[in-house]
Amino acid sequence: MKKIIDLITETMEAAFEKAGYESKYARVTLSNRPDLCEYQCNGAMALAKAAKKPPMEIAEQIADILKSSQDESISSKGPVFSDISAVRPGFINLKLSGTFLKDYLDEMNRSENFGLETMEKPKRILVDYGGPNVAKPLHVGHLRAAIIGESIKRLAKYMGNEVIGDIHMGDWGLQMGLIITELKHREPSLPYFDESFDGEYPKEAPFTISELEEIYPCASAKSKEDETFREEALKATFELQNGNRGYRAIWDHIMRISREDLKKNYDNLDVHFEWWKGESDVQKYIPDMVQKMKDDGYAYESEGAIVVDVKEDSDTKEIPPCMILKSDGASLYTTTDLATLKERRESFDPDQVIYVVDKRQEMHFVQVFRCARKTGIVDKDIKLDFLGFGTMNGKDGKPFKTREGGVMRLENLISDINDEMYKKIMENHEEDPETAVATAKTVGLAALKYGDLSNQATKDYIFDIDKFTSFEGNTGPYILYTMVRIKSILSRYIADEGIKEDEKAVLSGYGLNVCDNDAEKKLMLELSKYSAVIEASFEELAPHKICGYIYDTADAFNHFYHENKILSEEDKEKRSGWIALIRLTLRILEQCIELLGFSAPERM
RNA sequence: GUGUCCGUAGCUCAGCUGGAUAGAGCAACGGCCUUCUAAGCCGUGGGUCGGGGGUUCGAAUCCCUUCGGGCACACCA
Repeated sequence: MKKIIDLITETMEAAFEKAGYESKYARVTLSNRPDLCEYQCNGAMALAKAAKKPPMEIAEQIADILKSSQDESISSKGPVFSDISAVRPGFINLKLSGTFLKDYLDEMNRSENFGLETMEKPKRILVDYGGPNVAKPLHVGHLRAAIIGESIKRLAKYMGNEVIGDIHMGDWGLQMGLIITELKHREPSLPYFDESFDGEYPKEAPFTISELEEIYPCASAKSKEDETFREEALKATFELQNGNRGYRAIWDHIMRISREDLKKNYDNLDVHFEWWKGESDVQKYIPDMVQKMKDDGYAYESEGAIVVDVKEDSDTKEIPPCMILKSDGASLYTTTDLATLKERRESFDPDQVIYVVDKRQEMHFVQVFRCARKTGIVDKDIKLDFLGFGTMNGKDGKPFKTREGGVMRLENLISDINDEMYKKIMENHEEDPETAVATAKTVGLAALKYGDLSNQATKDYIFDIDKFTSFEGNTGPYILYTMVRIKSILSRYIADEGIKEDEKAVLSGYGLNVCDNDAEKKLMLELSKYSAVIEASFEELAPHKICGYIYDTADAFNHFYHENKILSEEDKEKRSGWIALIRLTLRILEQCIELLGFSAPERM
């Protein structure tokens, strides 16, 4: 199903061609003066010079053609516009006819995905949006990647692509050596440290997740002060990577426990990964990969390290070479990311990889992408996207911290929000505590995600718990409240009408009304933009556009709701048309928030 | 220093492939609940779109310049 703006543009193009002008001038846009019109075309002004005619003359000419061609087509499909006017200095202002809009929305209502045209050629897309380190708790820094990445992934899938989300854990390297070393100091008698031990290691880990989370920072701090400790940790890392049996067993414990904990935390955010891979999975690719880079003449030695040049002529600044191996011969994160690309190409062969990562890492990814293309790790036609997101700041504009100034753990943040939500629900009206807890969780997640996603991903933003959990204004709770209202009307209607059979089938048989008031039309116009919004937010990797759209839609609905008494409407036909309208509104809002990664409760 | 992003109402943000009077929300003030959830709706006040120059019939939007801020600049990830 075509986008409504395209249908309008086609009509306009036909008019321009009929008048003998190039159709490229016929671009139609949403009106920026809703008081005057709904859509507008500014082409007459752009064309004036080339056509050597006053813009107003052109606009009038086009308007006349549009009007007369509408009259001709009235018998078949009905007019597209209810109002076409040329306005000084050369705007062509358009209003859509009620029947055109009704027909369009009826078709949306019947169509799968509301008539959204999914990808003609579905792509294989991999979204990399996790990046947690094992043995370290998730903190607020992981929040944006999770929220934005999950939304991008859902959007990409919804557009018809084959999509995989990869958590890409930081599960290799010095941090592991640090933990092992610290553990060895604390409990040297464990069998893992007994080189002569050749039996089976215990199934139970010698630590819990919270102990693990305490061990790591402790070890990390030690390594900064104590050189011998650091040496020891480096050695342990090396041994782990080279197959020390006991260390490997500890690593397995760490991984199992961490993964379990991570999964629990991500589940709470309704964030789910198809792949739970990590840096450790790609280590085996590194030696051959580096060798090949050397053999192919891309990698060379510089200041003791192995590097690949990634400068390009068009650069406006110096791009340092991409380091593949450190001067001590060890790999580093660039190496791992390159190897990961190699692994992904072999196992999934993606057409596009989207990295949802802190924007401070942009330079690193520029280097990785260039190096991967140059050395043939990925094909030229694969699309590598870096979606860098900004920092989540506190009210003071500085990176978000706890009151004590420490790093805020994700689970604490979530429970703070849920508590706040619960409090507000109980303040508002009586509710049994159990239901209120469940509702608070649903609404809290919406508050958190909407608060994040309604900001442009690439910008820093202020995380304000009071603002996000507020029920007023452009917030998640406001959106949900609107949806709950619609649900409430629909269920009352079903009860009042005594609809017993498959209510969904009955309601979806209703057609919309030809709008007869401004509030109704405004809502219909909003709904009709659906496909364009979804498409744009996918193409631009911009979920905040969906937020803007659902806010406008919720606003239009609430306005409509106050202007029209739906259930007490006496005209049965009109009433069912309105039911169809609000049901479509609800379904669209539901789909949108699903794409954003949250859902609505039944009541709130 | 080089590069990059940003600077829009008191606050938080949209708008940026150029268009007509720059929009929301919060905060402030004033209205609307015997009728579908008032967590709502309606209204009022509030702006040199950081400054300056340029391109254009037309600039918050494009270009240059300047001021202010964030961030990044090979052996941490």
